[in-house]
Amino acid sequence: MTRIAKPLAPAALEMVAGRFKVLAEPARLHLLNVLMAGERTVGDLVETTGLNQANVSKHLALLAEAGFVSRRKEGLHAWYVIADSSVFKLCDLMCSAIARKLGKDLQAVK
Amino acid sequence: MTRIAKPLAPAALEMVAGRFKVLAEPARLHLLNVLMAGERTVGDLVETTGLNQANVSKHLALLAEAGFVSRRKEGLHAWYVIADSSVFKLCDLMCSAIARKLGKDLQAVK
DNA sequence: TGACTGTATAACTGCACAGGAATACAGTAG
DNA sequence: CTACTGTATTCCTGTGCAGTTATACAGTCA
Repeated sequence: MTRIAKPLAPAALEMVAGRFKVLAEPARLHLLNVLMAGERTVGDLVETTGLNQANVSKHLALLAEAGFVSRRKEGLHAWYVIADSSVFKLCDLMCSAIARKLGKDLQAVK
Repeated sequence: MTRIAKPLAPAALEMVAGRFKVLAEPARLHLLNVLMAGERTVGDLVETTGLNQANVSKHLALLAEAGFVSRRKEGLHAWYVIADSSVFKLCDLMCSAIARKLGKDLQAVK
C-alpha cells in the first residue's frame, strides 16, 4: 500500500482537483455517457438527456475547456465528441471502486 | 473513439459524481498524496499539510466515508491509511490527461 | 432585407460546501 | 477526581456553481 511519495506542488493539486471537479457532476457524466456512442449535436444531447439547452451548452463548455470533449461547427449545428479517451478509464476505475466499496458495506451489514 | 453505449441510471451517475467530488479538492488530494507514503496520524497530516486540525479531520472523514482511506484508533491517536489503491491510478490517469492537454495548448500557441 | 433555427452567453437565485473558531469527546497521566 | 492531549463535531460565514430565464449571436432560407 506504500508508494514512493512524490509531493505535488499546490498548483498541480489545483489542476488535478479542477479536472476531477469537471467529472463531479451527474449532468456532465450523463453527457459524456451519451457521447461515448459517438459525435452528437447540442440538440441531440438536449433531447437525450432532458436537460435544457442553456444547461447543456454550459456543461459542454466546461467539458471542452477541460479537454474532455471537442467541438466542431457545421452550419447551424455544433457537434461535440469525446476528445480524451482517458475519461473512459477514469469512469471505469471509479465504477469498479464503487463496486468494491458497496461489496464491503454489504459484508459489514449482513 | 466510439464505444458501446451502456446508459447509466441517474442513481449511478450520482454515485460516480459523488466520488469524483471527493477527489475534487486540493486539500484532500494533498492528504492522499502524503498518505501515499504510508499510514499517518491526524497530527502528522496537520503538520505536513499546514491545514488546521478541524479541516484535516473533516476531509479525512469524507475520504473515509468514500472508502478511499480507512481509520485505526490507537490510544489517543487516529491512524489513517489509503484503503483503495485505485486512487493511485485515478490520479495518475488525471495527471497524464493534464499533460496531454497542456501539450495541446502549447502547440496551439507556439 | 427579415423571419427563423441552433447555440452561446448574460443575469439571477438557491444551495452545497470549504475554511475557521469554538467546543465536545475520548483517552492518558498525575 | 483533575488536567491535559489528540481528534471529532458543531456553528457560522463566504464563495462557487448548477439550474433557470431571458437575451444575444451566428447561420440558413424566403
